[in-house]
Amino acid sequence: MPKRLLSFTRSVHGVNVSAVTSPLVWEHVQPAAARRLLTGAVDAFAERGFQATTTRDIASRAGMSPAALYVHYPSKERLLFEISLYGHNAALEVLRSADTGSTPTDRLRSLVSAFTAWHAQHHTIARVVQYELAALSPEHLAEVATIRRAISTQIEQVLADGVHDGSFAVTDLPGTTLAVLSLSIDVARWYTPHRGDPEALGKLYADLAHRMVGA
Amino acid sequence: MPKRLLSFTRSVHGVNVSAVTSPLVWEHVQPAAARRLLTGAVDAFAERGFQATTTRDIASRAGMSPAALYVHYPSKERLLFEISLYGHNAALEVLRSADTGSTPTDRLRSLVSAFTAWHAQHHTIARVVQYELAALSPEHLAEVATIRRAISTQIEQVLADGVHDGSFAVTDLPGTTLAVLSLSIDVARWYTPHRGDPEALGKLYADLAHRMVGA
DNA sequence: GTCTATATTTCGATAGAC
DNA sequence: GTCTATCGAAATATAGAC
Repeated sequence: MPKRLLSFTRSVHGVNVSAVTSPLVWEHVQPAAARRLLTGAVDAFAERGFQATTTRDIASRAGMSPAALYVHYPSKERLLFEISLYGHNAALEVLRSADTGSTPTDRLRSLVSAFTAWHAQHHTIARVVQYELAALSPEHLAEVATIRRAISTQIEQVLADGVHDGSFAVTDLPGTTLAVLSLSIDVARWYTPHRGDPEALGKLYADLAHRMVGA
Repeated sequence: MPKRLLSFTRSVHGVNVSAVTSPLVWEHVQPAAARRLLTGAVDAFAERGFQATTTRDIASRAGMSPAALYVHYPSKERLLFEISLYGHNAALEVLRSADTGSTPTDRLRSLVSAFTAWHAQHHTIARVVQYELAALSPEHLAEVATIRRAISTQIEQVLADGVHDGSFAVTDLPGTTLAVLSLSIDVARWYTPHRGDPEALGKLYADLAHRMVGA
């Protein structure tokens, strides 16, 4: 089995990903056979959902027999958890790396732009992250839930700072935080490469979020 | 088998629905056994997804044996299609009924408020509508896709009218249309009754959409 | 129209050879 | 570490009695 992902330092923002998950994103997963199984699982889970994906399908995409999967992962759910944990950490890291501006307005624009572009660029991973939570075991779900709270807090803090210094006119802080997050997250549902450049979409959504907070 | 839903005249906007789908929404499905199967399927599909739901689970929620399901529906997929078709028609009807204002601003606020509140109020049905499209047969998917285009057009027309008369400042019309729709649709993913009143959420989202179009 | 019983297929996961 | 072969469970859907 590949090593568990406990730390996450490499930024994945901007890495090119086609309709099929690029192995570049999963370079740290070793050996190569484990990585092929994982990228096959990402594509299959994103296309058909966890429950509709068979271990035979995953193994087939990796060019292996069904039994070989279990040399690298103890179960189908564990494969999902590895993807979900890495994806959540990647999304959080994108936000933290983007929180750089000197004003709440600059910070919000940067956060929304990066978070949105990530969901477009990595829409296959993002689909698994956002729509397959119910298939995780209770213990694994609890682990990714802590990362999800950190993601939400990252947005909420910028909005709170902007309300405090008068940059933003927001009356319902939790509701507006959820709405801003929600707008970016839903990109994973509908995005396909033919719908445009992820960076351009990020800029549009930064504009929209900027307007949403009354600036 | 229950009669196919070819017409849709009864507004369901504002009908009360608890965590378990209210039979009130499905009064037109006859006989009662077919309706119990359908509401059980809505709840099961919304909770676990189509693929993770077994025909035994649906029949059990209806208080029947697994075999009894096939007297009323020829397959599990047909049950999904009936729900999806009705749900899409309901969402479209909610939009059409809400497009009443005399100015683009009033119309947009009314549309977003009603569409958002519907996704909150009927979040179990809405989850099936928005997240189980991939489980439909190609023919059935094509049928609901025409309704989805009508839903999108309803929003886009109001935005176009507002741009034309100077009410709205929108440069990317398709992108902003998708974003406004997307914001309401994602409510189905996260909404639970403890998150607040659907009508209040509708008003908040009307404010946010109003700001998004630069008004 | 609902039941019990079951046909048939396919699933996740394992055993054991190499 | 990958294979072939297969186990045991569970799935959708059907048959036939009542």
